Amino acid sequence: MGKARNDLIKIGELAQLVGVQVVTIRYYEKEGLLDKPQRTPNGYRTYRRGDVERLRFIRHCRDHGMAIEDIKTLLKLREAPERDCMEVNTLVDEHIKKLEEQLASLQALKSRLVELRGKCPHSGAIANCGILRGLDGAHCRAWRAEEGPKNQPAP
Amino acid sequence: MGKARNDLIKIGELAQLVGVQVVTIRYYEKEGLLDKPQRTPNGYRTYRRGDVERLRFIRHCRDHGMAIEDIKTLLKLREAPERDCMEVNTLVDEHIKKLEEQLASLQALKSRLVELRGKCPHSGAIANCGILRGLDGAHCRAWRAEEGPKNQPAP
DNA sequence: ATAATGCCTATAGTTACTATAGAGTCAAGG
DNA sequence: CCTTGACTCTATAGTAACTATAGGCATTAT
Repeated sequence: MGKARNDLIKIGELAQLVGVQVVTIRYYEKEGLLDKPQRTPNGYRTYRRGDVERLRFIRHCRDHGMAIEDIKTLLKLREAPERDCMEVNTLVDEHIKKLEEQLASLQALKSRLVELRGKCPHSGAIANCGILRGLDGAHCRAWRAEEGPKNQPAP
Repeated sequence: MGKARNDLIKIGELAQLVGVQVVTIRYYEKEGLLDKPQRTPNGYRTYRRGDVERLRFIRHCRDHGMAIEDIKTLLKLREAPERDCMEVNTLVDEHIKKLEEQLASLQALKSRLVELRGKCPHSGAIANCGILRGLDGAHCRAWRAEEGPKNQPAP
């Protein structure tokens, strides 16, 4: 048989196992999602099984679009197995609601933009471009700025 | 009649007219979306009609989720009325495609999360929580990290 | 006269990373 | 033994589109 596999792995191996970048692991550590790991005498971080699973959990949450702060909460809850899981439910419900709002907003955006795009189906001079005229606001009825500035992050 | 209204307005009035915050206007100026305006002797910015429309155009674009850089392009195109509007079409088409991708991704996220949520419909101990177990990855078949780290911004 | 606005600049914070610079550690090859 | 390359470390800055804060004039209202 080959040499017995040591349970301690370095950051690069952990990264590979879970499929994240090395820097991302250090970032999660700094943010308090991962505990400070033990170090080898030369200062290298060493991880073990539990860390792999914890990181995997974090990644799954991120893959579902959860914010770091929410994941922190989930991690804490996970460590209190005796508590009621209502809080988990609530957090997930809230996240689903957020996703639904984003979806609705994006859908509206897209519809409006597709409509606008229809105003300029063929080539022609910019001076006559229905899209730009639409964006000028002259043709925007339901999209007046008076609704107030709700600034969204860029796509 | 009342006193003749001066066409020059200050930044606060412009902000109010278009429905953005004052700081946002200064930000757009710094980013080159708005030209540097004239100043009163005391250093206050002064704007006029054209600025109101330009800012309105910018806000409409942002309301449609366009990135500042894209808006810059549109503004430049707008100032060349003799050119062909193909570029406008292309830009808008690309933006629509981006929106569609986002929509698809969010929709997938939501479905998965709703499914997960279904695993824990009632209260109970966290130790038995189907959601947390689902996020552990044991129950995640199609969501393995091996797909590679495609890091998305937070919601 | 003074207080409340409004305006100015400059800087830092937000989110979840990514990129860069500069340097130490380790295994293998020449 | 030395070098090359891969890996690790820290610290800092950059990303997008703002928001928030601090500190300081100018104007307006009381």
